[in-house]
Amino acid sequence: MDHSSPHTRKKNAVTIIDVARESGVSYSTVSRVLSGFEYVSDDTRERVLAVAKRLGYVANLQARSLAGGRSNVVGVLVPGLDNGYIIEVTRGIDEELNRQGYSLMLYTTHQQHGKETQFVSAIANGLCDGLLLVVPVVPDDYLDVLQQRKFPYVLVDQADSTRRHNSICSTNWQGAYDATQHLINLGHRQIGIITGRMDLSSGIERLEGYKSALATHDIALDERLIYPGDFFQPTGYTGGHHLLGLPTPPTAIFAGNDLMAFGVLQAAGERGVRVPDDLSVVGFDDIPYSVMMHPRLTTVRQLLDEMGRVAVQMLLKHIEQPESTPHHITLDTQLIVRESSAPPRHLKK
Amino acid sequence: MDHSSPHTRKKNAVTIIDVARESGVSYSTVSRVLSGFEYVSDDTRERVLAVAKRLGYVANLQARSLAGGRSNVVGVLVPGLDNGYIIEVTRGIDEELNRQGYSLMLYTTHQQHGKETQFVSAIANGLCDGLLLVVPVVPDDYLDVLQQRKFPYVLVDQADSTRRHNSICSTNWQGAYDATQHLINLGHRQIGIITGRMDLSSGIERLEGYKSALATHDIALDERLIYPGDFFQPTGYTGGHHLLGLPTPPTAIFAGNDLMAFGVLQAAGERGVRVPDDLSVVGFDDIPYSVMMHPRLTTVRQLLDEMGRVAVQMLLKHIEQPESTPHHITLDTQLIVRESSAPPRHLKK
DNA sequence: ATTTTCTCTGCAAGCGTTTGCATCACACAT
DNA sequence: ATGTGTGATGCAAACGCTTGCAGAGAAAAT
Repeated sequence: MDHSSPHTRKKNAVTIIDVARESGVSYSTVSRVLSGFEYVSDDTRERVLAVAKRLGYVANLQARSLAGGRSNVVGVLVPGLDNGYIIEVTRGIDEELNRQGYSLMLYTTHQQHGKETQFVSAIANGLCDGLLLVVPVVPDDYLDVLQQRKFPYVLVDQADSTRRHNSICSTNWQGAYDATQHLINLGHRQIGIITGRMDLSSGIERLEGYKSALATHDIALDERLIYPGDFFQPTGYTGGHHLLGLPTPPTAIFAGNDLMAFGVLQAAGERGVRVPDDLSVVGFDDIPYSVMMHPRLTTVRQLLDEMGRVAVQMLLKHIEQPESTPHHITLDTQLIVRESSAPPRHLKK
Repeated sequence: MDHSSPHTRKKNAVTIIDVARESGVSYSTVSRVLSGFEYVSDDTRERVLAVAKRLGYVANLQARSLAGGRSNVVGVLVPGLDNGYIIEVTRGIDEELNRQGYSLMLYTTHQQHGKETQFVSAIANGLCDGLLLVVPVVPDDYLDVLQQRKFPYVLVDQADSTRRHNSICSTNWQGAYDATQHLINLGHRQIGIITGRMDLSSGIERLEGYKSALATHDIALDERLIYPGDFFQPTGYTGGHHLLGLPTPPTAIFAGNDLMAFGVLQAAGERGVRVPDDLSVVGFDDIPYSVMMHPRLTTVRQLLDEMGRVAVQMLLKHIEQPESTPHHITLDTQLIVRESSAPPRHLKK
């Protein structure tokens, strides 16, 4: 009838006090050995560390961060786990965090804007030492709160024109330019594009890169060849069908990202349009599945995991020195030519 | 010269005491309103809640769980983020956790067995209220620790023959049986298999299902058609090449999971073996990319995200009632027939 | 009218850390 | 010998919360 006490799970835990008792010093000394590493004599340090190890002591995170120390937890805010691109970045983040002895708290916004609660919690909670914002768009007032609280954070894959924040992103403009130029060099003149979300800097910049490449090569911009997308596969699919269904369909399509390129591939397949014979397709991101497609996808490689890793490094640096001025890093993209792009039909014979 | 005090970030935080002062009750009453919901008069509760809302109060997790309450954090232990299957499960977990007002702490083992530290931390830390183990193999002694500490946990996608643990998995045997039978019914007799990791119950069961289906239909087992895999794409690729390079190659290949099936598709493509004309391929999992492949992959659908969701529900139930006896849930699989499987060549004409 | 029971509230003791301050011993310069 | 600085240590006060215990009324039972 009678159940266990509410504190059941508290048992067994080795605390700093146990270590102190066992090694014959005060618990504050133990604390200093474990975190501060200052003003402790060498033999005391060694003795304490030995005991801690022997007892299997593991610091209690809540206590530590409650008392004002580090929790060694970093919060990662992502829109959702339904996107290869996000996964890749997160993978890089995770790896680096691991390497540096940090834990990862995952907050997903699920595209619901009301989910900012999570965000607030993340900082108000005080659980995290810092925040990695991989979400497409962050309301300015939230960033203001972060700044004002001097809470360390890094914007990942967001062009921060104001240079007010720590941020990292890729050369989206250049990548799109390269991709488009690649198609032009192959001989294509009718080049369609399925854009990314136009409320995101990456979406905008990629479209601009596309336009610039056309302009540089004196190809008139045809608005009908621009299909507005959202970075998700289904849009690539419908967009592909739409473009291929035009009176004079494009001979090449540049998709704003790989996922949408996959959709184009699928639409082409259904219409009996052969890639790359009848249609060239180029993507953006180079997520792992790009190379598994048939034909393997020509795309613009972003070092997504690298982006995650570097973001972590920036963040940790910022955690060390909260007063340091914001940095911005841009990662180069690279055109990866595979089998989904080729010269247009009329040039082949 | 002089830097900010170490406690800089502590400012601004609204504590339970502020709420208490503002609403004219003691802080313990506030605490009871916020977490206990017991023995508080209706109007006190309302008043406190109103004030809390107005002040934008958010409970401090560390303090709460330090003091013995719930942290509303669940730890999720995964091998890594490089696997569509894991992603899907995690996605389900994440969604359900979100819905239930929990946060997700992600621990990746990165296949390094030394990474059990993470594991120990997760519980010793006391940060998490419970643990979801999505990792392929968990040493028994760890599970013993969990049991002994009465720490809530659920094994995800692990056949727990002992029924000692809370666990959830799919009908791996049946799924493999169905897949193989599907190929047999199409007329295939030479059916190759690329197995999963044989130290995992899912790998073993799928192989058994394959064998049983063959036996039921009086097809002799040919050991040469069994290629040992590991659930990753490259192995599917090499396995595909290997099987297709045999003197009498199989007319169909059942891959232990979709990722390996993708590898087979790629190998077939390189060899000029056409799918499904010359070779039928069936996968397992039905990760989102399966439908993006060309040809679209016939596979055994596991409700991976559902598995994650249900796992969360089991865990939360167990957190509520730590003394409850372990449950086990099995989720049905479903054969999804798409274009990568067809009757063998010789039957077609 | 008195006792018992019950609902509600407050007090205070922790939870396991970090860290400012005080203390102490020792060496060094005076 | 006395003073001064310095490295090493300990004490105790937070950090923000939960919860056992006790007390205060009010309602119910005697």
